[in-house]
Amino acid sequence: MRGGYSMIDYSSELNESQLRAVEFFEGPALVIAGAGSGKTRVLEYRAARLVENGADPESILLLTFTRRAAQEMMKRASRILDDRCSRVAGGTFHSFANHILRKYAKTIGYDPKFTILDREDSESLINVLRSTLQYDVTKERFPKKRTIMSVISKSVNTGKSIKDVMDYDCPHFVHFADEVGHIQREYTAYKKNKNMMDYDDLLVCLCDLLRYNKQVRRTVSRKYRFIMVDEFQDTNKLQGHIAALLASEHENILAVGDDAQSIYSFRGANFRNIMDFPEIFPDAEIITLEQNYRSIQPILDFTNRIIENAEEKYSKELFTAKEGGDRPVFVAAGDEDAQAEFVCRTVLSLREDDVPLSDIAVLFRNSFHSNRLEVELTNRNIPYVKYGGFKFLEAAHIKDVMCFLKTVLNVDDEIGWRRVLPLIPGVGDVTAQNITGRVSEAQDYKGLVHADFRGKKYEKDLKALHRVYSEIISSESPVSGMIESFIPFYKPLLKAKYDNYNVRFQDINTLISMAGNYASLENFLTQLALEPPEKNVVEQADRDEEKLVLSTIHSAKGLEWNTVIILSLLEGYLPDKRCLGDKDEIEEERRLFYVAATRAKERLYLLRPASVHGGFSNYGNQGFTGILKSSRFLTEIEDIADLVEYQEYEREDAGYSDPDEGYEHDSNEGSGDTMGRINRYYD
DNA sequence: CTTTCAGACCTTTTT
DNA sequence: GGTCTGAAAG
Repeated sequence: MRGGYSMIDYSSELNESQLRAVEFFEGPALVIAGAGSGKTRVLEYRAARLVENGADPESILLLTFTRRAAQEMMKRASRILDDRCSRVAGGTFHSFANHILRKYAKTIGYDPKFTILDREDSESLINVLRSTLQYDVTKERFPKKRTIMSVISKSVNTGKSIKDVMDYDCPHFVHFADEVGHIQREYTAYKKNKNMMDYDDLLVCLCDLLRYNKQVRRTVSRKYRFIMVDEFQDTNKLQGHIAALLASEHENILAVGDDAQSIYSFRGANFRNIMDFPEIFPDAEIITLEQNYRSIQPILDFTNRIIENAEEKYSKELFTAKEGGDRPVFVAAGDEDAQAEFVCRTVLSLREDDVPLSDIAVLFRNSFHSNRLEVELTNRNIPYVKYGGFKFLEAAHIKDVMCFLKTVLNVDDEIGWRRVLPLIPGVGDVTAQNITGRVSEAQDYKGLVHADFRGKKYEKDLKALHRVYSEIISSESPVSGMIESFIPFYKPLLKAKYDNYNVRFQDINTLISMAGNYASLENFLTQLALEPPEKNVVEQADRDEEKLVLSTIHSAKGLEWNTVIILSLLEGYLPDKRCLGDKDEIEEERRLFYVAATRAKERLYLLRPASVHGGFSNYGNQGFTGILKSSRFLTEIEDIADLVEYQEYEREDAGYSDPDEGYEHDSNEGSGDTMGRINRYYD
């Protein structure tokens, strides 16, 4: 296929390198795209261009990091060309795997109705196996379910052995490598037996399917004639394999990524994957995008400097045509409350200057870092949405309902039963296991009212629960109806367990309304597992109102705002305290900071509270005030004093007896001592 | 034998 | 807020 006559003047919309990528139709290509260099633009225009050239939209596959990203891009591609672009196949590796595997499940020994385990499901299964194998009664402390799960997952995603992963991630447990391996084998067998897949299985099974089944590989590869992979630096080995297999028939694959923005190694991603691309595809065309269209020069000067200090050197130095503008502002705030207050004031004053709230983002390393700010925002009635951190589905009460639904879908869902049954007073782990056994034996809900349980104090509750299932089966209710049938049983238990049961009950209503869109329970559960909704986004129904964005840096990936405010630039916060001991992890933290700072178009605020309460904890052990150093990512920049403007901020209504006290050091004239201040401030 | 409850300790980041 | 442990209560 060659570029023919076009209705759209691509050359005026794109720069030379971008155009080269967009018009690269045949063969493998790797686009190394710096932050803000318009890589999504390239993908959008390329999709449009391919369709315009006569490619069937459904033969174009766009693999992205989140589903939202794929949808956004297709929407914009449709705007560039026309509606045909909305038919482009797109989604995450996981959702694509789900799609293909439902079709070919049988060829790999699965039933097409397999269920998907989310992380918590997987962990509780691990826990069940851990106690079945009696590893929970070892003399020595045995790794917890979370640790076991992450070791197994990392081993699967990176192709390393359990022992090697443990050697690196948790050397203090490495002598349990055999036991963990044993758990993994049991875990794998169990899932296969019960027709379940966890997130990793989706990738593994797809990879195996394509690798070992020539027929399927051909069919699939021929269907998707043009493959584009976004955020290639955050793919892992397994995903790299899948991409290569998908392209095996035609090699029309275009991968886009930035080695300087790799921030997902904790889930097995390796930015060196991007370097391996030319090895898999020796003839790959390499295109580099270095012109930044997002940020003003002073911001770019600063962000270039962050990444310059990386151990591994990167191939790009970004430049922009956006001259002028203010330098990033470093703000030394008295404490976290002052920091929060500064954010509120800044946000409000920006809004006075016509910067909409939704064009301002507050970014932070860990979800809980914004806790204080959230209180302050609520007090001042500043609306916000928060991305990252806890998901809606992770709330205990939502999990309860979800597990109930799993048992409705499948009488034999042990994980579901193990959560639903102990809700009943007097039923603990052991009794739950017995009841589950009876249900499994009968392959019917009547196992709940087995003779064994006659006369027990929980008999009545089991009967009530049994009636709930009977009602659902006889009425063929939609998903929302199933949840409604569960409520009379569940509500009293919820009420007994939590003081704030009212708030929690609201969530269940939200879940009911979400379920309203699904006719099939199976689809509902699959969708929620593949695309878990954000907690706060779900809670706030009034979505039209303009809102300030709060986000973890990880969730801010790929996005941009007029103004970006980065919280708590402290050693222990960013870099996170868990990463301090490891060189590679520090490097990843640096890239994280780079990603955060490069989100800003016009204004960048770098906040640094002098003291923090409660150390690093988010679990309420307040009362202790800690002093931490400024983040090394700031202090290591030698000419930082030239790159940023220095400000101090003390809380205004903190009740100082001397109103001037907070401004004792105040001098905003940007003296040569700025660097010293950033370095030494309160430490 | 099972459940429950108090207290210690802790989870980054996400499909 | 959750998870895990040990020990008291049922």
